[in-house]
Amino acid sequence: MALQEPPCESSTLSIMKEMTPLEEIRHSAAHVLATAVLRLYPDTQLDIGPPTDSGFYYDFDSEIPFTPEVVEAIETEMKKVIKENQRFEKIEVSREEAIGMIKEMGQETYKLGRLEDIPEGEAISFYRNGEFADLCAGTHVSYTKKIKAFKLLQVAGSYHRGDAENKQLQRIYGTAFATKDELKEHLDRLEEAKKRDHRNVGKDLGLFHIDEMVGQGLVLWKPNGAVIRQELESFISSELNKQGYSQVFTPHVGKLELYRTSGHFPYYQDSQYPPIIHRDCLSALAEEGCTCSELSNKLEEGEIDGYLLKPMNCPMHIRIFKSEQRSYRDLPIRLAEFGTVYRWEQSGELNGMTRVRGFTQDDAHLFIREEQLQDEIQGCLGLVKLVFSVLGMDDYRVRVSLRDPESDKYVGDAEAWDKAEKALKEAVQTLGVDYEEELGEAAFYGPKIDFVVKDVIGREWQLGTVQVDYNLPERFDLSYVGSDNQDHRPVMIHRAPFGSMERFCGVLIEHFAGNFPTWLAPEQIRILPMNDELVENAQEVLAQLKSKNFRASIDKQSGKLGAKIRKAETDKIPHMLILGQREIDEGNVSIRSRNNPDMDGTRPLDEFISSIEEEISSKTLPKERANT
RNA sequence: GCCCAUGUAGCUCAGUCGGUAGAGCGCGUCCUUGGUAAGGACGAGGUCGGCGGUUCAAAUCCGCUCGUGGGCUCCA
Repeated sequence: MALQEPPCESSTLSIMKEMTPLEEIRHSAAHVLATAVLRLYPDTQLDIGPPTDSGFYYDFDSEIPFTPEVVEAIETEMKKVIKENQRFEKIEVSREEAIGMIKEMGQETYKLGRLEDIPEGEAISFYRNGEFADLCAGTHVSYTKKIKAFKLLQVAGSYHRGDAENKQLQRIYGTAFATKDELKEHLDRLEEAKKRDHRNVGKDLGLFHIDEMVGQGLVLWKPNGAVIRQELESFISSELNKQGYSQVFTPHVGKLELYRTSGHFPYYQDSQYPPIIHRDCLSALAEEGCTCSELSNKLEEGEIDGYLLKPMNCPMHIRIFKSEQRSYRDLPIRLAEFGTVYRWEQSGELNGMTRVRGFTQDDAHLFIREEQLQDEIQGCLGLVKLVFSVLGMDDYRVRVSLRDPESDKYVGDAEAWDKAEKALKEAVQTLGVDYEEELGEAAFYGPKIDFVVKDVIGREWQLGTVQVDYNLPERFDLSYVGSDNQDHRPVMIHRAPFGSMERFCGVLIEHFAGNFPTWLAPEQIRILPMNDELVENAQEVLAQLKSKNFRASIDKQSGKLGAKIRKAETDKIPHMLILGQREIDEGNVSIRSRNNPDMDGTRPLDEFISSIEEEISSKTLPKERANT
């Protein structure tokens, strides 16, 4: 279910895009929803109810919990309202009249605030249908009967004005379409999408497991998933070698002092695993009767030290840079690491492999001279683009994440920010893709370019990222010796083409629905002997495949060929080799290929081997997506 | 963290009004030896997420707790 942000923040916004016919249906359905809720529960306070990308919702403040039974009753009432064929009627009013109407309806709690959002001088209107009227800029269908196909989908909590400090309301989500067929198609599509959900596919194909006893959001990569990850890592590593990166390794923990210097502690304390403090220190504090908050203070002040599970790799790479004197001739220095980091994400935010508490970034930090900035950003962007094109992921969005000028969460001076933002904007323009600038999406230390993709249910996830940072070099007092024999401050680029291996693989599983290209497939070839006597011949074939480093196996089950084929299909094996007496007599193998149906047929093993070698080395994408 | 939903065999799920559990797939053994998506028989597997309560009796009702799903908030 693509429960997205609405195209407009509020139904009361007066500056409103013209609604499409479908949006009108959905917006009207939201009003009918409110009509029905007020009929059943007249004490309910209404907030807002806009259309969204895939439906509509309305936020209610009600003492009654909207359980499934209640929602069903509401849906039934909505059908009645639609059947009554009420006319939608626009009423333009003055501000005073609007206040009067809101009070008359007893909807002061939220609607008066929403009214205040409408700037002075803008038109104020209500839309009336039957006994119900709602502050609303429109637009709507003419009669409720025009809402021919709708369905309430779920109830969710939501904060008034999206602020967790405010009261939590009950949001009812629904969707509506012009026809019943379209609605059914939409619901079928949602059902279909579940099948390629990485959590299901990951289980079916034995890719990963998240174990309750290990901990929330901590991914166990199973053998098959590990193969995919390893292939991706070696793919990116070989690209990094070409581009002059150096591989480093750093530990999973580091002293708190390191993160005090970087600014991550205590600023991000809430999203870190708690610090590790030496037991002697802890027992001494316990004897002193130190309270929890005192301990927390001492940690913040640096009166006691401890270790932190690494929440990010940058400070460690920075210390590597700083461990030697650097000359301008050495720059850029590009330090790369598959660095595992740990973050205490809120439990409600965890999600399969896409939002976890321990993850491995394909991280690198570039230490550069300012004049190298443009070239280096371009290089990083090129790498991200390469990753997407090799994997056939063309459905992504590029976001230039800038600081919110109103907010104070950012560090560093405005001048540096301007330079960094300018460099990124310049670079993205040469990328040759559409992009959007978004205020307030920047990291606290610098702006970034993010590559964002959607999962099967329409949620967006940030994958690749390129970030420019003038701030951490400052905090760690980094320098290099310039040609003028003076010290200069380097600029840093943080970048991760995959983002994290966990999230990337999660999204990739859904992208391919488990039908991986042969170079990534955990098992590339399966040999299916016709009967038990031929297993020995199959072993010979297997030995040849293994000698070529293919990942292959033999299906030794004594079942019918059809069953073995079915198993290989559901296991999503790219290539099957069927081995019967006929093939052995002729010195051939019979090929049945999921990834390349052109290869189907009978031919000598050598021929098969060379075409697979070619397929793997060129990272060919599956030609046809199988339906199972 | 918050709201709603949910947790039964390795997996997907059924289990009525409270009377201590079922199916399919998978797994094991045996039979079957086959030609491009499921051959057959038998069998093993569950103190129904955990703890507590109500009751003669709890998978079922209540409370707490842990996990999961969808939203919201958050995401260096």
